[in-house]
Amino acid sequence: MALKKKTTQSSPRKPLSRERVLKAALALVDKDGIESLSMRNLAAKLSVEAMSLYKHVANKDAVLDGLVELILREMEIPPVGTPWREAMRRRAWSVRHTILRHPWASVLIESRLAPGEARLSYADTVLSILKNAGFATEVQYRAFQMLDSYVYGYVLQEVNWPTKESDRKMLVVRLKEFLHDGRYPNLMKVIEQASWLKLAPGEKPYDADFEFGLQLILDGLERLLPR
Amino acid sequence: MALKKKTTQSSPRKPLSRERVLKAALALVDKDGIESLSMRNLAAKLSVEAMSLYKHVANKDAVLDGLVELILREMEIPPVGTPWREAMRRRAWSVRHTILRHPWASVLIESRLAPGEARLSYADTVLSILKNAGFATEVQYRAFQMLDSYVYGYVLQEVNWPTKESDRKMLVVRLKEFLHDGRYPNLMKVIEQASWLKLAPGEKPYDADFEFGLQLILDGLERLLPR
DNA sequence: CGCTTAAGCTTACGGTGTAAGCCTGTAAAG
DNA sequence: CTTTACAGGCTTACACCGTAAGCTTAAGCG
Repeated sequence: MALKKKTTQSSPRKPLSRERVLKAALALVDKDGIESLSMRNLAAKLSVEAMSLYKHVANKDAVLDGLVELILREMEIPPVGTPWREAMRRRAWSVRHTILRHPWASVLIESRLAPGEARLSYADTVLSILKNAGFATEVQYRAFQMLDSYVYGYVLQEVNWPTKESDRKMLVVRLKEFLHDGRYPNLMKVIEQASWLKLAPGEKPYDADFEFGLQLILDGLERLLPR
Repeated sequence: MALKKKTTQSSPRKPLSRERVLKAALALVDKDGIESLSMRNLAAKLSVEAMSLYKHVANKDAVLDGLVELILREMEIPPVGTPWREAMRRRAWSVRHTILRHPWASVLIESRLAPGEARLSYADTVLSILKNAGFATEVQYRAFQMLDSYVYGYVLQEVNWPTKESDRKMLVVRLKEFLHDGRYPNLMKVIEQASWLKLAPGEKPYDADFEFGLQLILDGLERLLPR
């Protein structure tokens, strides 16, 4: 019965580790939001005292760095052979989906530069795909940067938008009565026609708007290809 | 001598006010960074106790909202008659410069939706300019959103990049020795040729890269104009 | 003058990150 | 087998945070 010797069997007590700490942090933050991540809370989740965490993690900032690293690893890096347009598109959607799965991560990721292995390796892969596609060296860098800017910028806003259809309709109603006297008529008209108010069946709210900008950028990049 | 009556003349003691609190907060944050903004710190800056602030401001979150509002007001809104390309470009650069002037603001602005009068009025103006330019209604919304995504996304990264030339060179050196064994060759090559390493006299570091993406987007939008 | 009331102050509470040091079970060394 | 070292947990403590509750003072007004 006893795996090794005694283990007192009262409680399994798996030993702590950086890995386990970060996993628990991720679970905690996904469930209760980033503002509920405190060293004491996190420790409690692991049935341990706060200061014990410091044996496996330098400080809270290191926990945040670890979280970012976990999230970055969730993002798909298309294999090197992939045609550049498809590769860029898949990457963009993967970033977006990953962040929407962990909305708290949006601010975190960009606020700490922390290159980190994941980011470097990602950058190198993307650049190699662009190079193979025939882009000039300085265009590779800029295309990479530009796509990331757009994607992160878009998603950063998106995480604050209403996800439930009822909330979306309510927002329009409230805006309408706020602007009852015809202030901001352009804004009003545009909102009424916003694509996220009339979704095709099965369509998710802000997908189309995201894709629009993405394709516009990819089109623009394609024109920069020699010939 | 006495302006009104007594004033005890020992200390002028201008009365507190929401306005004064926010101005002081802005000054504090610009000087010592966002992490040094605490109610006690802020109060001290005004020669006052922390709890006194709450007579003019609901709570710390309201202070942050106020800061965002101040920053948004610093951004230029081109007048309605402006040709659309110039208007969009000026707006983009104004956003970028404003945020670079207050780097702490980048995270703050996007993290709190808080439409706020400034944002609404800005949106309406931009949309009207796009409408007058002849863009279809649903394109107006998307063009607006896309530009903002790109600009905020770009600047959000930029605030973390090295500003001093020496730091920039050092970064390349450190990266080089980190990748000594030829890992990530594409990354290495691209970095060596990055535009911010060979600046024309008077040129600021990341201007060209920003403009590149901006023009690419504007070009793409222009193609969407009927005819 | 006296009253009302707003503006500033004091105190206090429950939270935070983390420095310093203790305690104990396990594993290596003799 | 015994002794020792130490890793991995715990306890205590400190300085700071946002802010609730209530007190004090000063200004404005009849």
